Amino acid sequence: MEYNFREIEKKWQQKWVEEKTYKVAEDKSKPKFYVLNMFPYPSGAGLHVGHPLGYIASDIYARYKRLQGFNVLNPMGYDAYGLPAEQYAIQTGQHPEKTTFQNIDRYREQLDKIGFSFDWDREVRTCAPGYYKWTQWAFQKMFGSFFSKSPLPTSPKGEESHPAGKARPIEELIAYFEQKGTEGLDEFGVAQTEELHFTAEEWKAMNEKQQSDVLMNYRIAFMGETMVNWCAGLGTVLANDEVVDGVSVRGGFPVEQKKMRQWCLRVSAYAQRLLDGLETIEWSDSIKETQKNWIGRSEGAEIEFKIASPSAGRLSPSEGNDQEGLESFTIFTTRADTMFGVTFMVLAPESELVEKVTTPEQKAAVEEYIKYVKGRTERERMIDHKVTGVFSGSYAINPFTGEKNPIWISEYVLAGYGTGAIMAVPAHDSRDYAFAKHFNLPIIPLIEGADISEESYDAKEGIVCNSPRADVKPYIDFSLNGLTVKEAIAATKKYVKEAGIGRVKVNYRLRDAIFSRQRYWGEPFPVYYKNGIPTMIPEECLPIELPEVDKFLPTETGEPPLGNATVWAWDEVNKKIVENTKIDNKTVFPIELYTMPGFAGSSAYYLRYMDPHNNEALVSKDADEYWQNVDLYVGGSEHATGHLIYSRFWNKFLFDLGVSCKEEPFQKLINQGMIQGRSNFVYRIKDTNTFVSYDKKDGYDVTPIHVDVNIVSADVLDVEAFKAWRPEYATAEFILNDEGKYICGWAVEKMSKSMFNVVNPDMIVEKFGADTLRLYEMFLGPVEQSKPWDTNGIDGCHRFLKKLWKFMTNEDGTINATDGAASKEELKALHTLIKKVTADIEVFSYNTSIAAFMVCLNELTKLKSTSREVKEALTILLAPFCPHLAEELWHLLGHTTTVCDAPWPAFNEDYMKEDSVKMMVAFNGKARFPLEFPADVSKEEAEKTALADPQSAKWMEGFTVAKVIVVPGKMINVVLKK
RNA sequence: GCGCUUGUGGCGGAAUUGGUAGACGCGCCAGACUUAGGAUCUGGUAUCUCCGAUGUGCAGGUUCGAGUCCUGUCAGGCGCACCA
Repeated sequence: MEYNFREIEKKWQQKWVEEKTYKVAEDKSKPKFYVLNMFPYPSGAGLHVGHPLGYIASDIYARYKRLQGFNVLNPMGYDAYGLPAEQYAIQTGQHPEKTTFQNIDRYREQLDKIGFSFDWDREVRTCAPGYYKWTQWAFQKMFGSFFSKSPLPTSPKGEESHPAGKARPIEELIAYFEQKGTEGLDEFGVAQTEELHFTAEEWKAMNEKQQSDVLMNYRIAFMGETMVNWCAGLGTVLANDEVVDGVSVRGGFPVEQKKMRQWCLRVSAYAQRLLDGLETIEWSDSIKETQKNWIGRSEGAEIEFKIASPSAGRLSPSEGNDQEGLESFTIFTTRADTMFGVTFMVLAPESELVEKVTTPEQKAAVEEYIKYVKGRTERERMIDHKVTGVFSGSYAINPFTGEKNPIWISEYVLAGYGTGAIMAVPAHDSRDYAFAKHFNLPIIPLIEGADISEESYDAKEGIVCNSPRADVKPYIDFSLNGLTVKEAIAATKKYVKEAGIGRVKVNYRLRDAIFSRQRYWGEPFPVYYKNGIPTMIPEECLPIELPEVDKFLPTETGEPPLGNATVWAWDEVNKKIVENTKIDNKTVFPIELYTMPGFAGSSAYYLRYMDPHNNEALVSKDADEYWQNVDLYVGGSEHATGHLIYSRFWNKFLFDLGVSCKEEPFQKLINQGMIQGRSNFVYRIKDTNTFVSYDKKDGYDVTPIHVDVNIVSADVLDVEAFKAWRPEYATAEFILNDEGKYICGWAVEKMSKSMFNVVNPDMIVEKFGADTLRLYEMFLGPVEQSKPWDTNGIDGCHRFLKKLWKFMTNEDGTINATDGAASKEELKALHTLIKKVTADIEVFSYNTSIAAFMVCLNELTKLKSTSREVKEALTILLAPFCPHLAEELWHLLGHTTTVCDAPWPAFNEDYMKEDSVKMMVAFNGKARFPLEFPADVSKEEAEKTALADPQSAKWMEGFTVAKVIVVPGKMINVVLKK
């Protein structure tokens, strides 16, 4: 009987559903294993063959772990909020929920055909109120928290402290303000937007609104006025990673900088913990490196520079340090060692210092420059790094040399990093160098032997000189000359700190995340505005459900789409949502119109899978303690600086709250590669409707045209199908090659509808079966590598399964197995496979596992093996890869239980032992011939036999033996010399 | 510019601690069975001047022996990018 994959797969997929084969529950008698895929956004296009790649890889691992006796959690769900559904709603008026649910159904249908071991009882959808209740809840908790390095005096005694700081209830900070204002707050390392100063009395004198504003400076979820990426085309704010080259990733609309009121998350407070955590998790170096870059920690110093009065020349020490009335400003540098090489200062154009330092004479020039900078879009600034700037008219005093350095204003200094002001050392910074050359400012080299005639010497290597310079009378009693750069940095930091002119400082590039969007299809904020003060809706009233609107566009007055909702006001007394008409700003107030961004719902979904139906908590203590965190997370590397940062942050916050027992959510991460499309082309001869085969096209003037890959097989075009494909090709004529075939050209491109290269998994499943698809996707190459989809090789995998079926069964479809003992050869072939597959699955080397299956099957077929023992083991080994076929074989072998719970075969070394062993005999490292020895031959014996062999004599002619190296089981190397 | 990563047949890709480079599959060639083959089976398939030599992007080095280790260099992919 033929291998009837359609029947087999249908039968077992039904059985799995009926018997809930993949349902899991906490089971303390078994070790747990948590496998997770990044959940998909259900787009209208459905799944293509690239999507299941990661799912198959993780499913194999999940099934393998289950066979090894683990209690495996392998859930799936949908990241259901998103822009495409909303865009579609705007165009068609269809509610995004409707299209989203349709897409989900389609995804589910496609997923079910591939035979995954997902526990669908645990499915989550980010747009379900029961789910986003906990997204809202977490936001409220962040609103009610601040972050500090160490506990405040007002924190509960004996509180466990985190070395890099943690979130604490905002009430502790309020209590501190009541006692001391902001005095001494510094030493606890409280994360804040800007440094505020007020006394306890001033705090108490503030009204409610003022206090609310102050607290926003510290809350982890806070409201701030920030420069945002405003995309008018989408009517919303975008995150930095949603903008590329000044246009939106989705839609390609221009994006501009705009100051807006926004909800933000203080992700930056967790920068150090996000960095430290990377050391504890098993992620690829490249992803870790990307995150390190993104967090961008740099150690340096903040140093204070006084602003000189215009008349002052080089100042004496007493003048420099004591002049009254002189203002100062602070710069940030990682090169404290270059203090003696500063020749000018630069402020960011946006810096509030600009106004203070601009002299009346320079006012016009500065204003003009600021105007110019404002006119430049982010995009222009990104693409060309023009050297521009203007002199402010003022000077700053170098606290080391006492020299006056002109203060310039230039767009190459960023307001958002460090202090928005720098000291310029043109000799050792390429940007300062370019600026100095352009404006003809002095350049002082500080490193021995550094050639700075053409470019700056940026490396932090070498011996320091000119610090101070020999021709200048020292201003302070301090020299760096003769030290290495590293020593000089340390020495300068020490001096700066002791002299009280600055401090050691660590800066991070990581910015706070903007957490609000002006869209409809997202989680609403559980916030209302009580006389302008953002106020949380009581926790027991969550979730605040997304209201109905009649239009998904912003309102005519430019408010977000929720402005169209008519039932969207909070009744504080009755604790419920009521009609907008009832707003009186006494007991009924307007609710926030913004919604949350895409990453809100995807930041803690892994916790929800542990306990998806719990209405009392995000996750119960029991479930969290049992499942802990994700052992294996599989998904694309494109989320390196988005989801994978946000969810780590989110989890760390929940850890601080005691909700999650693990600080890192994803212990091991595998990034599956992208499956690219393999497009096919036909070649139309210019101005005709004649198409010429790829191998005949030279000599014609042709235009390549994308052709649907589904009517091409092994690069041969189905000519009839092509004529039927498009009306304009109905009359097409062809110049075929010598074999009478039309050969198409091909190229590797992104898999997309517009290139007609989308290959749908359903079609592959229909033609070859899910087991073949699973096998083939894994056989294509390493999971982590990107590769083009090429259907051409799939026959090989399908053939293997057909051969396997033939090997396992008789003509009538019954199992071909006998109970007698297996032969030595059979057991050897089997145990070679067990060893290989077990080792390979552990390291996700599925392609080599599959190769081993093919070799083993060949071997067993040659041996005409009928041993039941061997066939049972083979079936179990196959189960992670081809679950349907394995179930069928397991059933035919007479089992009534599922193969999923069979024990993974144990490897037995004894079967691998050989009677004899072949070793290569080599001369001077060149292998020449094999010699056979008893398996337990000693080194000495092997050496003696090899040298005595007649063939050796031939190679040793004219040489003497210098030494003999015996690698047991492999090689005997005879080292010769003349 | 900085960081990460990858270079092996016609193609996708194998190769524990350095130990017969090219497993396995595709493709191709030959043969068998067939009315037929996009079915099945068997054998072959790195290159060359083919008893022999050369071969893992290139140039060196360490070693009895290097795809693997070291130094330099070139090319592709990805990420960050005026971050002081």
